[in-house]
Parts: sequence; C-alpha cells; structure tokens
Amino acid sequence: MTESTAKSSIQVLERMMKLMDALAGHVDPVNLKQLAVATGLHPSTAHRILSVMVENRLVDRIEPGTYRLGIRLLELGNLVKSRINVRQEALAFMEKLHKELHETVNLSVRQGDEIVYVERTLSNRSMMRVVHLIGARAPLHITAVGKLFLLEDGPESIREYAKRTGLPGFTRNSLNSLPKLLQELDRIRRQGYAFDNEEAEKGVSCIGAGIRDDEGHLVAGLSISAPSDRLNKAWATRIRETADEISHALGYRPPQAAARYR
Amino acid sequence: MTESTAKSSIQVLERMMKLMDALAGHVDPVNLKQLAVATGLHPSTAHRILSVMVENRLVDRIEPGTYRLGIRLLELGNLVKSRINVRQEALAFMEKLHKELHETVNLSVRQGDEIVYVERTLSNRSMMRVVHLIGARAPLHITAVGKLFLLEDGPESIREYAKRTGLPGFTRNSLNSLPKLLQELDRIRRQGYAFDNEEAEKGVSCIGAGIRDDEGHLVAGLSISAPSDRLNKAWATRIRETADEISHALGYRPPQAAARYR
DNA sequence: CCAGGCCATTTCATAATGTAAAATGCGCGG
DNA sequence: CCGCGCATTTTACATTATGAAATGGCCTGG
Repeated sequence: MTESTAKSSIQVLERMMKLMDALAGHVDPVNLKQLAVATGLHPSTAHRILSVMVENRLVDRIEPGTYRLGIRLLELGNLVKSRINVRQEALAFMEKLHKELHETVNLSVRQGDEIVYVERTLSNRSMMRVVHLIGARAPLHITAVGKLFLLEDGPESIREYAKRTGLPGFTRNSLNSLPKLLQELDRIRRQGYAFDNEEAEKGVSCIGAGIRDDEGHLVAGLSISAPSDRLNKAWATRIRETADEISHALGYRPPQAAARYR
Repeated sequence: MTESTAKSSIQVLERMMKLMDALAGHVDPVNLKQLAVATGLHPSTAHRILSVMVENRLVDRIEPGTYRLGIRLLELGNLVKSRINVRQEALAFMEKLHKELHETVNLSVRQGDEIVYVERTLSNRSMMRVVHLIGARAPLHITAVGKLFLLEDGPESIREYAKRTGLPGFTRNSLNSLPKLLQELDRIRRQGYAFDNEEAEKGVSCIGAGIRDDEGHLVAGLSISAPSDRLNKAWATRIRETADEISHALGYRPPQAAARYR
C-alpha cells in the first residue's frame, strides 16, 4: 500500500471509521457510490463493510444503496451520557489545575437559587481554611460560578431572582442592587469567566468559569478560591481553558459554522 | 472455525462489535482481561482492536487497561438525533398501516392545548372528506391523540387544563366535565391507546396511540379516523403496534428488566 | 417495447491482512 | 528483592479481507 501506517492500525476498522465519518458529514442519506468516492474505497469493499455495520445497526440501510447513521448510535450515546458524571470527569482536570496553581479548585453546581460545592482539591500545602466544604452552599449573586448561572438565565429571570431574594449582601463588596449585578453579568458575558471580589467572604476572592454538557447546557462551574492577595487575575484564562476541557470531556462541542444548517 | 458464518461478515468488525456490546453491558470502566474473557477474544487481539477504537474515540482508555464507551458515541448519537424527523420516520409505517386498513392515518403533535395534524395518508379510494387537513388543529380533550398527551401531563396539569379551557364540547359525546375526562384517561392508561367516539365531529370516530422518542417523551400520536360505522375497534392493537414501531425507529426502548440497575 | 447505462450487490482467485503465542515491561504486594 | 498479574509489543504464519469482474435490477430515452 502507498499508505503509511502511522502507529498500529487495522485496515478494515480504519475504513469503517472513514465510512462513519463520511456518513456523519452528510445530513441526508447517502448512496453507496457517493460513500465509495468520499472514502476512496472500492464500492464492493464499502458495501461489504457497510453491510456489517447495518447488521450491527451502527448504520441504517433505508433502502438498497441508501445509508445513514443508525439509531444504535443514539442508544449508545444515551448510554454514554447516562454514565457520565460531571464530578468524576472533572476530577482529573481539577487536580491538574491544582498542581499548576497550588490553590483550592472547586467544582460547583446550581441548586435553585444557590450554588452547591460538589468537589474540591485541597490546598494541601498552603494550609488555610477557605471554608468551602463539600456540600456548602452560597447565593448565586455573590459567587463567581453563581453569576455564570444567573447570566445563563437571561434578563427576565435575573430580575425575578433579584426580586425574590432581595440580593442580600455579605460583605461590603457584595452586589446588592440589580443595576450593579446586570453590569457585572454583562462584563462576565464578554470575558467568558467570572470573578468574586470578596463578595461572599472578606479576604477571599474567586475566579470561575462554566462547564457545559453535550447539549450545551451549563451544568457546573469550575472555580479557584484563595485569599485575595494571592489570587492572580491572570489565572482566569487557565481556569476557563480547564473548564472548557471538562466541557469537552462531557461531549460539549462549541457551536461552529460546520454543519449548522439543516 | 467452529463458528457458523450466518451471512457475510468481517471477522474484525464482528469482534469490534462484540467489544462494544461488552462495554455497553458494563457501567463501570472495564479492564482488558475482563473484556477478553467476556468476548472470548485473545487479550492481544482485544487490545489491538481496542487501540484502534480508542484512536477513533469510539472507546475511551481512561488509564492503561481501562476502557469504557467513548464520548464520540455521544456526539454521533446527538447527530443521529438531530437528523431524526418524526414525520419522515413515521411516513413509511403510516403507509403500511394505510394499505392494511384502508382508512385515513394521521400523525399529530401537541402544540400547547391543541393537537396539530402534521401528516396524513389519504384514503385515496373511499373518497370522503374527513376534514383533517395537514395543519388543522383540535383541542386535546376531544381527540384520541390529544387525550394521550393529557394523560402524560399527570393529574395536576389535567386539572389546570380543564380549568383553563373549560373543556368546551363540540358534539354531544364530548367529555365536558373533569370527572368524565379523568375516568376516560384512566381507561386509556390501562389500554395503551385512545378512542375519540364522535367527540370532535358527529359521525367521525378515531383510534390513537402514542409515539415516544429515545428519551421516552411522548412526541407525537398516530391515529386512524373514519366514519364511525366503518371504524373497527379491533384495529386498536394494530395502531398501537405501528405507533410502537415508529417509537422504536426514533430510538425508544421500552423500559425492561434488562440492564436496569446501575 | 427494447436497448443501454447506472448502480447495488455477489463472486472468487489472490495476496495482503489480522492473528495469537511468546516475549517484554510495568507495578504491586509479600 | 523477588515473583506474580496484567497490559502491551513483537513476529512468524495462515486466515482473512480484498477488489476486478460478473450479475442483476431499475430507470430512461429512443
């Protein structure tokens, strides 16, 4: 063959993958010849491989010579999804970030009008009790991650949240009025990450970024919390990157121009 | 080989499929040896095939020797889902049913408090104008499919619906009181299909069954409508079967004992 | 109504391909 | 420190997948 076998590979499997890719790239059912051309395979070869895929329901043969990705993939996908656990997926990334920045890394999710901390990597060296026990709660509007969730809600719900909760303040930095909050959220939208500048607790600041699942829903937030004098705002990018990596691990793919229509 | 090759098949692909099945059957990550045993493959063979699957992200290798289904399956599944169109999937089944019963077959979806007809197979021989044009609407409580959607809502929402709409009657058979409606819905739950006994239009009756998607949500209804004297209640089973076939085509798998726990 | 082209599918002789035993290497527990 | 269990890599080998060509079905246009 003219092909260079990079590592180890199995020809048939590679070819099958090519066929899957080709099928993934076409929205409408594709016929055999198109697939053969698209993959560079001999029609008979493509046919043979496709037949096996059809038998195993990875591909549906709608009518002779007309193929598309099979519903079994939907089943398998749902299976994968049901097994994905945000906390578990995030853990490795959190530890990596922790090793890098040597500060407490938190994972939190929304629960009603509050943020709940579900995982953290302890700052095992710099012993200081930034009191974020797992299971601890805090109002949305005074935490970095909470603000991300508020932003996601949209203007109407934010207003309702403000009315419902009265935006209680905890320190003198707390955003205790709707205009201040809206302005802050707008900045967060542009930045892609959020700060908590001693709004929840005096002396403690926070940087947070959002984590999304395969459907694009904001499902959790990643944050670094530390004494304000130690917190470096330049870390924000790394936090966002890490959050994005976790999103990716959950199956999130940022909206692209590719294959958008139909 | 001792194996009987049923039709044509490709050994490696069959083995890959076995590995996928094995992985699909285990909730927690599986190690190589387990997989080799479960599939009856030589460990080195299993490893080689798995490596290819990992490269193509059908499988995630969490750490050496630890495998689970890959997120790419989630991506592909979402792709499949986004391409599935209830109307399109239903059409073939509707035509089959139509050939069998020679009556108008309707596909309808819910829109707020109404049912909208989105597809129909014309009773091309017995020309009679059962006036169900595509796009036509009808209140939920006087149509077979509408009742299925109400049932799905649960008691609380049904009550709200009754209060909101006042359960307007259209013929003398219309269920215009909440108790009557609840009783009817209870029968429907036990049957698995619904009737409309001249409740929307005098002289016209209907049998309907629900269609569910891969997540189990009721997304549409299949119904037969005909002049009451021609409508055979024994058809209900066939209608339900056909609706189930369509659900299946959408990826719905009825909850089973199989692989339920964890 | 037939001829001819197009395409999916099947066949089959051939050589390229995947196989599995054995070797290697790694990590863990006694 | 040794040995066991496991994943991984290597390699000689024969089974396996390959694709050119044949088949057959369907549609189109003369």
